[in-house]
Amino acid sequence: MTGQVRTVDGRVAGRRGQATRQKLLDCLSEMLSSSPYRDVKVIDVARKAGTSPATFYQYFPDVEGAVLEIAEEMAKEGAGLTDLVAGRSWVGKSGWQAAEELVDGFLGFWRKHDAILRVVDLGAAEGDKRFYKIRMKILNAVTNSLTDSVKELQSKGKVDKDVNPAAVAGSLVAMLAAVASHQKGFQSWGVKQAELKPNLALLVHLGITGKKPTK
Amino acid sequence: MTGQVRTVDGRVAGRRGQATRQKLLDCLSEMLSSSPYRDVKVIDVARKAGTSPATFYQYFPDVEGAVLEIAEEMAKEGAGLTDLVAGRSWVGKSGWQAAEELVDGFLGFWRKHDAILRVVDLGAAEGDKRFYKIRMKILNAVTNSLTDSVKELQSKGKVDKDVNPAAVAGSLVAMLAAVASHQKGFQSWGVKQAELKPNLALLVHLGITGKKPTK
DNA sequence: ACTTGTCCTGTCATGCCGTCAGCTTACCGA
DNA sequence: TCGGTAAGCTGACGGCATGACAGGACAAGT
Repeated sequence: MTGQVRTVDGRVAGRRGQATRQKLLDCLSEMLSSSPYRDVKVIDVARKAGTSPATFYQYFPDVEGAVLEIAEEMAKEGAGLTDLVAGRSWVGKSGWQAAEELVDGFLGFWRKHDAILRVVDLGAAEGDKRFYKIRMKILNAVTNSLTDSVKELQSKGKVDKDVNPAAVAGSLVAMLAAVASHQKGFQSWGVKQAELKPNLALLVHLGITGKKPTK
Repeated sequence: MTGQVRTVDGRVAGRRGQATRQKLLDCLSEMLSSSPYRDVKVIDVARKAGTSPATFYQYFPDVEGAVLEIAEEMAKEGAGLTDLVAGRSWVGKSGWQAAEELVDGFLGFWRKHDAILRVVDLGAAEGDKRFYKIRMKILNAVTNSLTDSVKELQSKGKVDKDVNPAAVAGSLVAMLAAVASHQKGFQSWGVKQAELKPNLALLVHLGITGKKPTK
């Protein structure tokens, strides 16, 4: 790995360069939160950062390229999500606790990065491998751990043999991601934030263990 | 409801006008399937339809406006999804069958309209109420029916009192939608299409009834 | 053929894109 | 202190998409 930050035309970026680069990324992040992805223009980002469009193009090939940078950064943070699942027990009361903390941590993360995540989601759904890989990186952190948990329960005979651990884990994680993306949507069904979490935890617990939790 | 198709400037569209309008919508649909939403330009759609950009603007305010038309059309078809759930029994073998058919029907629908649905999803996630309403219209068809099913089971004492039917139903539907959007993603976890469906059905059945299915 | 209303397009001003040459700034060795 | 060199930034420009308009082409009825 180089670790060297480079401009589009190959120069290495110094202290000042990295600062403006970061400022552009920050402004882009803000714009993604406040306006539709389709309407985010290079000129707006540049203006917001107090610089010129030409400067933007010195550091990024286009808006998409810059978005990928932000997403990459977030993916690193997302690796920490593993801790929500790794090495947890899914039996008895600690199982319920594990489910609750997973839901809580996951929703929190998604909420914090919702603007960039919905763009990543779109890119992945459109088949762009770069976005797709980033999405995987984040979800794998949780999915792989969950898959292992199911496999373990399966080897002990506590979960049916015909369950595909990866399919179940992946589906549950997809559910968490989807619900997090559309949290507002549940309000129109009369479901409040606070009510949502325990019900999600219930579904996760049911999916992993096949049994109702003991609270 | 008017039912009258109108141009942007208020004229009523005749036979020929409606034809070109529809052609524009079809071409836009195709473009959405083949290129990123962000890169779909009016001029490309017009070119593909063998007409001029000015014609496009006669029928739609912008790309987004046209997308909404397509989405609205799809939402009508989506109302038929209700049949996948309404009036089904969730006990015994028929419960498993209900789960399987729901998964199958839902994934099929999502797959058929994946291009437009991911744009709707994006718009909804970005907080655009128009997209949001369309998404609701489709999901409500299933969610409401599922909610009723859970309520019924609850009233018979077969499901715990502290379960929120709407939250569970909404979460399960969100899961189905998310998995459908990222079906390719599961392949990288070594999960094949055919394996995915029964596992999803299992999760749905578990979520609705709280019990493992009897196949 | 004439009229009427629908339908389409050429054209234009405006604004964003993406690139380049050239200017300014910071760093560094002599 | 003084160039020299590379980093950093921007004005300006051709190219393209946008969105509006007026006017021409077309179909249908008289």
